[in-house]
Amino acid sequence: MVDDRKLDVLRAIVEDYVATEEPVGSKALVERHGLGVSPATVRNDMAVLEEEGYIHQPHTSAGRVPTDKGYRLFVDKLATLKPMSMAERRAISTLLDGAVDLDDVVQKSVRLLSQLTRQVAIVQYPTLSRSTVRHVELVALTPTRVMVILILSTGRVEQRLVELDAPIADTDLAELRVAVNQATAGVQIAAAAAALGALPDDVRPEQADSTRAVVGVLTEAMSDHRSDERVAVSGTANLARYGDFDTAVRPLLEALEEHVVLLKLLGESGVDALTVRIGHEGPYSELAATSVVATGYGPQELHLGSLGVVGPTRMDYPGSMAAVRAVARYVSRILDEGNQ
Amino acid sequence: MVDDRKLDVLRAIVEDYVATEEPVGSKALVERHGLGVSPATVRNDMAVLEEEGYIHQPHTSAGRVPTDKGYRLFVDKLATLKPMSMAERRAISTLLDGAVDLDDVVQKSVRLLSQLTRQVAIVQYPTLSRSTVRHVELVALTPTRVMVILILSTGRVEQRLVELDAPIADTDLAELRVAVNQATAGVQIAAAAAALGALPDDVRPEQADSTRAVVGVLTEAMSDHRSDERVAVSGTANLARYGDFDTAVRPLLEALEEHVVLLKLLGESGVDALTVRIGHEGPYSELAATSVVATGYGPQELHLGSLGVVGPTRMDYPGSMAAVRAVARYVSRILDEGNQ
DNA sequence: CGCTGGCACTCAACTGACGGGAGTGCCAAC
DNA sequence: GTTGGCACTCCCGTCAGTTGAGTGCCAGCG
Repeated sequence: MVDDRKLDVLRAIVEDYVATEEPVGSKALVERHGLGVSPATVRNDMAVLEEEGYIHQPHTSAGRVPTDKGYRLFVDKLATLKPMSMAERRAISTLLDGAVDLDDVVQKSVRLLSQLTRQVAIVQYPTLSRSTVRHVELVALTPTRVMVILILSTGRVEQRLVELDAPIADTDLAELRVAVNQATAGVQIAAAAAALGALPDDVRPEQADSTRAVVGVLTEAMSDHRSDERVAVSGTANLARYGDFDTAVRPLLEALEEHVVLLKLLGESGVDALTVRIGHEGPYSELAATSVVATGYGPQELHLGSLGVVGPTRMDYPGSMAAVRAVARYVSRILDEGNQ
Repeated sequence: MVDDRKLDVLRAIVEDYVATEEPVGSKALVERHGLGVSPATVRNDMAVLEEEGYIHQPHTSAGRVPTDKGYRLFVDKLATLKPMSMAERRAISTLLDGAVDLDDVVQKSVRLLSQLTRQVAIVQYPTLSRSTVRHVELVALTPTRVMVILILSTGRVEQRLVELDAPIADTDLAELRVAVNQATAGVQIAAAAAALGALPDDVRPEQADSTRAVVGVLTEAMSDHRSDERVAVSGTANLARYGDFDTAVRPLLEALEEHVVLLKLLGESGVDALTVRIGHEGPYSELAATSVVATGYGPQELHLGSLGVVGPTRMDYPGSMAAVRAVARYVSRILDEGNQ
């Protein structure tokens, strides 16, 4: 049976262990937290908590360490988000308001998040798939080389170069530009790609070839999910603070190289809610010693991507959760503004 | 006096130490390399090499370790570049030929370089300043919001949003587009920014305001050296292979977060030549245990940026040098092709 | 019935002693 | 100039002894 005081004890254990990185014993516990009971009582409670699987003893006559299950209970029941300080809020908003384009927003947020949490931060670039086409621009660099520029509602800009078999007149290009934009402007990207498919049949026959070329590149760019897989990472150096290099740091460093892995870590967080994945709860057994705090972001209810932090299971959950949520909100707001 | 055989001994010491990560003794040396002399002779040579400062003994009765000065001599006099294998060459060219845009080229090269060298690789994005303007495009998203797109010869695309005080007609915008492109197309970016300055005075008075707004944003984008500071990093996980965490790995991890620091590391390599900076030769005392192998890249003689690898002084110099040079050549070629 | 102080017990971590081994420097001989 | 021999140095792993933090259990108390 786990009553209120035992929960208090668990909370104290988690907090102390996160702070000291060392197994925590009954005596130190009552000293550092005003629990109002004797060490012996705490020991009894700890015995129960251990039996229930919330804490664990590295060896007899050592202090206790929270298990994944213990962290889980801590996060679910005990953690109240640390409110962000006024200074932090201001830092977030001034930094992000100064961002000039999408890349800049992403870079700055990931950096910010890593500094706020002193963890490794990950921000996924907004996915193409959920965004709409704002504009398509065609620029003739030479008569047979056209640069196709695709501007999306999220602020993302994709450009591709098209080589034409035959030169194209400026007026024809203008016509094509109008046609393409009519077909796609404001349309969700998947639908836009579909709409473009019919285009070559609708133009004058002598234009069909060039249209086909442009449309081909454009649909390719639209359905290119390569950019969906892009993430920004920052704060790797924070890993240096952690002790057990082989169990905690090395596997994480390796995972950070694999952006696909990162996306899976972030992505499984489902949609928009702030989620915490602790140790073995995640999809990779090598990362059994690392936790993920992540959330989706995007204007209103639209989920454009995810961001979060990863670190050893022994991390400051309340602080990380608050920072992740705060940054996600600001990023969402910025993306929304750019979209008006 | 340092004769040929002593140089051989030094080479052998460097190679063995790089391979084994342990101080190397006279006996092991003659066994692993066919030096044709006895350990005792090698010991005499080592005593001289130590006196001259090329190698160093961690403590009496330990093997020898190369000093920075020793590595320097090794690189200058002894290292012949390991030729890339056919498979490696093919891997480089197929990977980089598949790149779709500038971002992609940079990302792929940095990844490639880290895999080839098993080190941390760094690639600087091509600087704006040396490139010329290929095209400027103005797109009216709404009558008072114009997206300005700046396309540079390197393939870089910058976009900015301009809010106008008054609506602008499509015909006026077209006129402005022509004027801007006439002033800047093919011109080096610094000169282009200057040329734009005069533009507001040359247009019809009622257009001056909107022109000023567009030109302002454009010159800002051109003189924005923020993007000059962008670098891509890959292969951090390779650091995990190295032993001495505190001296070698941690400072480097921290430096990797500071892109400015990285640029300085790469950048001081001067212009185009393949340069090797060993330990204390670099600008940062905290990075006394790390070396940099870097080179410039860019089509023909034009220096657009630098790329290279960083790692502990105990690294495979010949291999790294060869890989860095090979990747730089391929990147240069790709950039050149895109530019025709 | 739950809390508490006391007490014996356990076990990692530190300490110091010790021997093995790799490596050196020096010297006499070739 | 090179080599084999030899005494010497010093790191490193091992082992026993000690310390101390922390536990589990139990009897007593409110």
